[in-house]
Amino acid sequence: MRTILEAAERVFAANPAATMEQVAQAAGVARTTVHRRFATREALLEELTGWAARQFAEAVESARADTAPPLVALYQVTANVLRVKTDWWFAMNRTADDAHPEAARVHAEIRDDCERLFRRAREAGVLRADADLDWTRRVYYALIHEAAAEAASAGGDAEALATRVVDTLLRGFGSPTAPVIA
Amino acid sequence: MRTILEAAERVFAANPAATMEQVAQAAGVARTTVHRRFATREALLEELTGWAARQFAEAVESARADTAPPLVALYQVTANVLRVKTDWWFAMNRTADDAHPEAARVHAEIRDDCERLFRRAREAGVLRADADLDWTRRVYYALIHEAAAEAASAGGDAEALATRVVDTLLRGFGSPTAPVIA
DNA sequence: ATTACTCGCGACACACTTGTTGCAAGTACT
DNA sequence: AGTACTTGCAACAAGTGTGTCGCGAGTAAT
Repeated sequence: MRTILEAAERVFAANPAATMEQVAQAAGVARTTVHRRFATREALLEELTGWAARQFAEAVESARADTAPPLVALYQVTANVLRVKTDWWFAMNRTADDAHPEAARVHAEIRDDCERLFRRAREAGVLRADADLDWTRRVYYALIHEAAAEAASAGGDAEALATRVVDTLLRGFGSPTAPVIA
Repeated sequence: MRTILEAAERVFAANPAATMEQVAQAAGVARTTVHRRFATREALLEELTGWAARQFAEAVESARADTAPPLVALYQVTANVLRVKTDWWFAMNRTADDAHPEAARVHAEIRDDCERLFRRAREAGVLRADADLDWTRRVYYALIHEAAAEAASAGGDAEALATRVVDTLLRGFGSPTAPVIA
């Protein structure tokens, strides 16, 4: 059952339109066995997103984002999430297309955590005072997404990638000597 | 025919697994009429990606990325691409899953253009000397992706979004007063 | 050995999508 | 009016994925 979920993750990551047959084959079981655990394909998908959401929540929670200094928390959260996201790439990218109340709730809570963290970071002077926190969060998500993609293909440990993500988020790529906006 | 492509774009953007029936309905024609223009579903997808690739190439080309000053070129390219990408969201995100040689070639050329532009920017001091150009490019793509998503949902003109993308790419969100990496 | 449980396998019905064809109606052009 | 072209419509065949069922084999516990 855990085996099936992991197989489903692998298969769907490679091809979101994969069939139950392919999932079963990847799990090393018969298709009917998959149906024994998950009545419908939809149920399998739901269980997958629920599982990933729980892993996601745990990754964020264990980073103590609310108590640690903002910069430390940011780094910890990033590293933890990257570790989970490289293994549950497909399931964790299923946020928009949900009729899954639990996963939606979890994602919303994490979103709030993220916003709180950014607010603290701004007050601590880590983020600029004029930073648009919503745009900041979306860029942060996108950076994690990109870093996880690299980890999934080229490898690389979560710590190093997290460092790069945080560094990019805070400094960007521009030279500090050359002012920018026209 | 143009009508069908535009309808397909809209429908597939909402649901990549949409059927020919749904596309036809969105285009206001019968399903058989769609098949008259595009023999198979695959042919429709190919035409869509080819069309988007051409729009993409034109958007980049018209920005004169090779001759204008790096910062100006970066801004121009960003704005132009954003304009196209808000209208051809689905088709332009079909880069990986290609057996489409023309589109793959176009995307590869644009990738080279982007790399050249970044190289010039680095030599001009716009980008830091130690910037990893590949990671820079991927972040840049991700920022455009995110900005286009916002434009598609919340609106907002391409110029303002381009400014924000370039600003984020170069400066990030961190305060210049607080040094960052532990 | 008997019982209970799980799994693989083959089979089936069902629904859906795709792609094709023939025919009738409509429109534009001469 | 006549011709050429396009479209909608209905119907069809074929393939594919889904979900269900029953049977037989294998395994573990009593």
